[in-house]
Amino acid sequence: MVRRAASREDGQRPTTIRDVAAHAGVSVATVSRILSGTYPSAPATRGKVMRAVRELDYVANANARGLAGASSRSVAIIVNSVISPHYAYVAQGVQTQAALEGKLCIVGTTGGDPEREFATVQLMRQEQAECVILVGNVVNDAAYRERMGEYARALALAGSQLVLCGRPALGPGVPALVVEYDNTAGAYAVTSHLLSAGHRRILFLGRRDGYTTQDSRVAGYRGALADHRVPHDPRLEVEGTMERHEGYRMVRERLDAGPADFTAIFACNDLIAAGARQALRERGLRVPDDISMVGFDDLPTAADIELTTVHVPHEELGRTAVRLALERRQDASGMTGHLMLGTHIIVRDSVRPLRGAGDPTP
Amino acid sequence: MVRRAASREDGQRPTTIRDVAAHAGVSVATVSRILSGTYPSAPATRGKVMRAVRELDYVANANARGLAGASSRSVAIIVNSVISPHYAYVAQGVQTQAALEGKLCIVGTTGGDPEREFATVQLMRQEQAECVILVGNVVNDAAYRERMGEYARALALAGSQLVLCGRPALGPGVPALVVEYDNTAGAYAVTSHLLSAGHRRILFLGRRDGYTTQDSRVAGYRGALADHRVPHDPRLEVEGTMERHEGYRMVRERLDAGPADFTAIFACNDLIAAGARQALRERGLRVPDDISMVGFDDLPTAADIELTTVHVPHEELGRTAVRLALERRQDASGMTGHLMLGTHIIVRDSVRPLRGAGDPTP
DNA sequence: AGGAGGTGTTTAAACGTTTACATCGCAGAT
DNA sequence: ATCTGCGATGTAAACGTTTAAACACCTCCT
Repeated sequence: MVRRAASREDGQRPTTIRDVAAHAGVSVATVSRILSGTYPSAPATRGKVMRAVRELDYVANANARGLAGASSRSVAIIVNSVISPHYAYVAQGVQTQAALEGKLCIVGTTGGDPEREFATVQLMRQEQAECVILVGNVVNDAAYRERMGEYARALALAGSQLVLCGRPALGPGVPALVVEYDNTAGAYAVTSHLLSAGHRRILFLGRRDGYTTQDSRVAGYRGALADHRVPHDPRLEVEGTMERHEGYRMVRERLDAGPADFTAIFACNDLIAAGARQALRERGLRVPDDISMVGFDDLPTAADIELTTVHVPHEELGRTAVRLALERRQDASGMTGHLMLGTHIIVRDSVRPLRGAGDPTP
Repeated sequence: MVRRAASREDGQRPTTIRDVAAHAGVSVATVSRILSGTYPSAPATRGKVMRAVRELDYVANANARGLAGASSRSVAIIVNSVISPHYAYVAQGVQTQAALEGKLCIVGTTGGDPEREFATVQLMRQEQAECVILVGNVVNDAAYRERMGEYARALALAGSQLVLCGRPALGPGVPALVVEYDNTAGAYAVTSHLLSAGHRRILFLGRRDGYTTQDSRVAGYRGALADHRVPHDPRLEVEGTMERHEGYRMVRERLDAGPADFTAIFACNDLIAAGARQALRERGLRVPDDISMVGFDDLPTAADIELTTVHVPHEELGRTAVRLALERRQDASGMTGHLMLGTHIIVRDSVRPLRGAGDPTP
């Protein structure tokens, strides 16, 4: 009691379960049991305890609770950035489902840096998170998979569960859940949409080799071209990241280099599309009158600019990740699993048939 | 040791500081000291311990650490929703600054429901958060202030700190920090901008009495009208929440009721503006050719639709909230304080002088 | 030679819960 | 009247850290 007396002389200390017990005239065990609810108790005692709790304004100490082995812990989500709408939606889904299951949600951001991602996963392991949800685009080479695989095992050992959300699996035998959506199919669909309108020279904005999301989308783009027997011109694939200003830059640089050598644009996501559209307008080009355009993600911005795009079930992705992780932990049936959610095209007003096109959908 | 043996038979248990100590041949105290870094130690011992940590892949248990009284804890942020861009930006700021200070960030959402907000604050108190940041729009009546004031006191007692971010103070004597931005001045500026262009009938979209943000903005709007000697017509103030679809609804209903009786629109935020713009377009009205429009918040959507708006330092708001809270806690100088950040108008292409207007800025 | 003053390390007492096990009444069966 | 069984409560041992206080050792001074 030495330390307590010393450290408490300055002011009041927060009420503990002991204070409640004393105030209610019962033992701490009884208070604990009544508060956790999962135990029979006499109504009279229950009333006394509840009154004491109210009168003392007691709230339990989550640290102590966690330490002593109470099950309910927290759900961790790790994203590149919170302001990118796609991540925001997934985070919203995670947070909603977590709240529903009575857990709270802790968030980490990486800025897209794998090193920070690793560090954040460690942090979440410290924090005893019940599951760790890793969201989105990342460079996914062998070294990364190997290392993240080890982290997954370490988490499993600590009773936690790694979930990959919107990115491919790490490899066989790695104890991680995967909740994906179909990037390639979406990109295929929306590229076909352009091709059916007669477009042949379609600029792809936002290629970035090695990054999972962008690789899958460029694959869908190429697949559609191939199936429509349109020769693949690598010069039409412009490299860039998935931000608005990159879309602006890519189109700007392209138009600075010479007149438009394309009739349509496939933007790797809607943000790029928005930026690209602005650059086009500054050069007097209108969407869809002069240039057709499609995007990906179906963010609110797409509605603003009347953009035909691919709908992604962002929020469902997040909710499913949490739900799956928690139910897997309950029955402890193997800790791997793979779920692929569907995507579908949303047609708005950003594509016009190419004048004099010969091939309006066979 | 009974429980341990029983509960551990199924598999390996996570490594504890004791394992590390044993493996390195020192005591747990030494390991703890070396890991926390804030203590002298012999390089040889340090090496042994670090090697043991690496070999065993040890990470400390945050619950135990928190219980035992280590200082570094977490920062809590409570917002209406994560997908609303304004909140997302503030959250990003909070998360950034928290990471910078070596703390992690736990997020709660309320969906705008005061009851859920209270519950979430309690949750954060349980979690021993170092500070609790409450963000944004809320109905701020006497009952609310009274109750939240008590929560603030409870937090203070537990060594935590309540921060109100982007909303007004609770009252004198309540131990809470306030970090605001100037809603009224911003609304005044942007309304004046419309008035200077000759507009007299300005539709205000998104009035909602009792809600802090909306009240301040409508006050700025009215103030500007008064100063320009334009009679105030309550029929021009349309009620609604601050979402995109509400902007759409409000304009839609207005135009359904009869021809436009306004020449300009002040949307309470950019999301409303985006929705309103869409409704206008569906009725063949163009911004700015037919109707002038201004918004508030300077979200990315505003750039897309070329909207003149008020810039709000969202991220700085979040960063400042964290910074202030943590430094206040250090020197423990009174736990109240008030900071007002500035806003400024961003002129884009959504306002045209009114034809035949007599008053093009004196 | 006998401290004094540093280092570096260990010992052990907290921190605030949960929960296995022990205990205590008390009703109903024998 | 005694035993059985059960429901309600109490006792005390964890949980994995931090940290004050004690301790051991070494060097330097007088």
